[in-house]
Order: sequence, then structure tokens, then C-alpha cells
Amino acid sequence: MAKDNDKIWKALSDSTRRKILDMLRDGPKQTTPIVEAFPDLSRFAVMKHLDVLREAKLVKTRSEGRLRINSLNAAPLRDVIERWIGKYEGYWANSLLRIKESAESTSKAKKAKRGKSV
Amino acid sequence: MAKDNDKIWKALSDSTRRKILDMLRDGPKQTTPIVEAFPDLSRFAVMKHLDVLREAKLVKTRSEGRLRINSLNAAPLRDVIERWIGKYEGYWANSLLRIKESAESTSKAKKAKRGKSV
DNA sequence: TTATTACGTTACCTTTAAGTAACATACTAA
DNA sequence: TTAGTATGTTACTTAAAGGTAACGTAATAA
Repeated sequence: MAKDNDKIWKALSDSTRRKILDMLRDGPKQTTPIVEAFPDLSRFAVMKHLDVLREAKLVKTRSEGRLRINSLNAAPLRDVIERWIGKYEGYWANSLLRIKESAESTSKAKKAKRGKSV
Repeated sequence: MAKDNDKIWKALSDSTRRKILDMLRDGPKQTTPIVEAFPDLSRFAVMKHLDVLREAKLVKTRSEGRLRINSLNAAPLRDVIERWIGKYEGYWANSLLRIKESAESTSKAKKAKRGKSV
């Protein structure tokens, strides 16, 4: 798990890979349009970035005939960032960034009547 | 800015550096205790990691006599993560992770009476 | 003043990341 | 069946990251 974690951080550390993730937020994409989105890179370079993302389980690829459909798998991303941010909660108490209370206090909060507050 | 951004992601991509940031969350530390926290690494290796963190502006260092005090600078970290997470909001709507509403609705919320809710 | 301690650096090595160019495979459609 | 297209791979190179060992410097304390 810690190792998987590391793979995710490593995957995020490259701007090309972050751009690929950005593309996939709009929906699944075939390999070729992804490759073509980076005209300055060779086919192989882009595919290697895709490999890294797959290794980190941030991208899933399924076959459809001869086509390969790549899609974003945001869950592990969420988990890592969530855990990371949680640790820094005190540091950005006044930021836009928030983590809901822990499960316990959350359920309490659910019972308590509350308005629109975040 | 985009370049600074990249430095932050790169800085976060190494587990030793993430551990150093973890240490500094507890409060500022001199260089030597940080170095000694990594007995498997040479002095120079740890100091290079510190350099990377300083380059990314995640760590600030000030002198006090012959001592050097390193402290966490969480603001740029927050900014990057915040921006990043914002983009994925739709993907983890049901997660613990949240971004408060825009400044506008936030100021409204402040006016509204609210309890202990986050 | 001398020894100690905190800090940083020089010089060098090894591994990994990132890349290109060209080739190979296999499904689809004319 | 032949041409085209989508995908992936082989072979190789270059640049950057990460690391060690040993040395240099300067403030402090004895």
C-alpha cells in the first residue's frame, strides 16, 4: 500500500501525465487521440506515460475490437490526496480546502440539525 | 507559476521528502535532527532533499547563530492541492474530501448562524 | 586556545526517468 | 485480399535523480 502510494505520487510528478489525467476527466479516450494531444512527443513516449499511469492504477484500459479505451480511475487518487490532506488539516484551517469530520463526528453531525454550512 | 507548480509535484514525489514535511508539521527543526531521522541515508543525501524542498518553497530555513532552523511552509502546498482537487470535484462528490463553496457563498455562510459544523 | 559540534560542500558513482526512430501486429473496411 | 489504421514494441540514447565518502568552515563551549 505504501508502495502503491509512492507510485501514485511518482505518477503525478510529471506534467505530461497530469495533462493526460486532465484529458480523461472529460471522459474515456482511445490511445491515438491521447498520443496526438502531445505532438512534441513520440508515440512511444506518450504510451510510456500511460503505462506509468496504469501501473499506479490511475488509468484503466479496456479493449473494444482493435480499439483501446483508456479511462480515469479517480478513486486511488482521491484516497491518497485525502489521507495526505488530512494530516495537514491544521495548516489550512482557513483555506477553501476541507475534510469532513471523521466518520464518528460526521454521523453525529448528521443527527444534529444544520443548515447549508459546509 | 506552472513551473513552480511542477517543482512542488516533483518535491512531493519522493517519500523521504514527504517524511521530512511530516516531521516539520510538528514544528520547526534544526538540520541535524532531520538528518539523524534518516540513519540509512548520508548527511548529503538528506540535505539534498532539503534543498529540493526549499527550491519548491515548501520549506523555509533561517539562521540562528550557527544553527539553521527549517520550517514547513504549507501555503504553496495548499494552493497546488486545492487547485488540483478542484478540478476533480465531480469525481469524488461523495468523498470525505471537500472544497468549500466559492468565496461568495462562503461569505454568506459566515453571516449565517452555524454551529460546530466544519 | 583548543576541541567540539552544526552545517554545508566537493568529487564522484549508480540507477532510473524520459526520450527517439524504426519496426511489428492485428483488426477493419474497401 | 489488399490497404489502411490503431496499437504496441525493440533497441538504443541522454538527462536527471539519488546516492556515498570524505573534506572544509565557522560558531560555540571547555
